[in-house]
Amino acid sequence: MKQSKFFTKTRKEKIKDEASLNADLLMRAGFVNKEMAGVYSFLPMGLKVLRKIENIIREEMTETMGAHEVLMPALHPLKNYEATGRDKIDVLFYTKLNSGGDLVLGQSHEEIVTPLLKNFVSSYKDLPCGVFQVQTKFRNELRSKSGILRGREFLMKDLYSFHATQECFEEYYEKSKVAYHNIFRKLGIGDITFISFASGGTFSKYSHEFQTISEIGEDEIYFCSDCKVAINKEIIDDSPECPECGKKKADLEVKRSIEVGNIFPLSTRFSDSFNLTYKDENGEEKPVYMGCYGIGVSRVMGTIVEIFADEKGIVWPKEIAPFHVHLISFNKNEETEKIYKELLDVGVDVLYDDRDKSPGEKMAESDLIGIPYRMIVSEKTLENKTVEVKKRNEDDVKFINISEITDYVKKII
RNA sequence: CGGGGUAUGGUGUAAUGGCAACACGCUUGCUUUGGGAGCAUGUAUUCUCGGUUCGAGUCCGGGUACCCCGACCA
Repeated sequence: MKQSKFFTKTRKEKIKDEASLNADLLMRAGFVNKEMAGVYSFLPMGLKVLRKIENIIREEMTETMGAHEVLMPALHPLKNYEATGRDKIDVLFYTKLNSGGDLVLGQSHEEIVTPLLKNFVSSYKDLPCGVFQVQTKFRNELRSKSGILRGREFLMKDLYSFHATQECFEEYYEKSKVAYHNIFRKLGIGDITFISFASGGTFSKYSHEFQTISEIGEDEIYFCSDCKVAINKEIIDDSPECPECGKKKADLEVKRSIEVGNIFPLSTRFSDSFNLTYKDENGEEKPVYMGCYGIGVSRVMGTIVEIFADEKGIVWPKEIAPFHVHLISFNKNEETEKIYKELLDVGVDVLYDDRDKSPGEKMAESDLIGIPYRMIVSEKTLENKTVEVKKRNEDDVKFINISEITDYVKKII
């Protein structure tokens, strides 16, 4: 991709009235645009990052969880919420059909997926079953905050599982923990993201969250550094010790964290509301056990910006970076163009800054955008038939012979 | 939803109640090319409704939007 073809631009001034680091950097670098409080457009590079995060999640959902991807609607009939008693929860956006029906915008999809599965599940032979989607959620937050970490409209992966027995559910639930750990590891935040015991809210006695340690997080957790598990502050008084080793509350580390994922046992809470049942081997009708499993895709993106950014800008982990390499020409476009094509030919996702701008501006902008590898072609490097290579998160530079570039990039991507 | 703050060209800021200014950006031209270049040129601004006043960006009231703290948060 040539930067001269971009319709977005970077800004060097801090965004006015924006204390949130992720919002400031993502807007200045041209990844997102704020339309109103808590509502963002994702611009080409922002969308690329979002898609890469999605794909890492999708792969685990499909392969580890054996789940099937669907896309459910954002418009939901209010009567489904009346059936579950959730028609008055305060994050709901209400709207109406012109013909008179009452609707809400989807904030989660239990009220859709449960009746949906009712059309297909009737026998124990139809179970277990997992369906997931990556979809926009709407929550009428009284106050959105922290940039894309807490919006009124955001992208979420939600998986729902259906089982004949509690035991079958539990097995799947345990598998989801493995899948989630895999996902956060692949996203580059595995070593600071921990499973955390939390309340089950209105659904059940307990649930689990995946909390990424960060000072800007809204949550407070009691962390056991031996077992790498935590307890959310909201339930610490009910269970004041590490569930793994029994270490007491006073010996646990209190940390702030961002909830990037959560998993809930739903038991028969929703299958009861919609009468989702199956017939067992004896022809007896029984309720379906359910679980739900969420990951905030856009929130993960914001979290990664917060965690890795430095004073110059964003630092993307290579797994989700919008491009592998940022190729920059210091007014040596003919020579750089050849290198650009060569990189494209071997499958490198490269952003090429071919614009007529000063070196300082190009480098400052490159740091702001945060692509993992920067390659500079200048008069200086061409004298020695090299390009200068620098990693975004390291200070030292090295010079690679132009003839060896292809081999070099194959190793790094 | 309670509390606090802010609103001026595209962006960031300035302006005792008295001619709305500066920088960046953008246009055009020339120069420049290793850390957001230089000269010249053109361009564009007081959130909204009302009030006070000879006169309001500035004071007062309503509204709206945005930011922050808290509450809330399947």
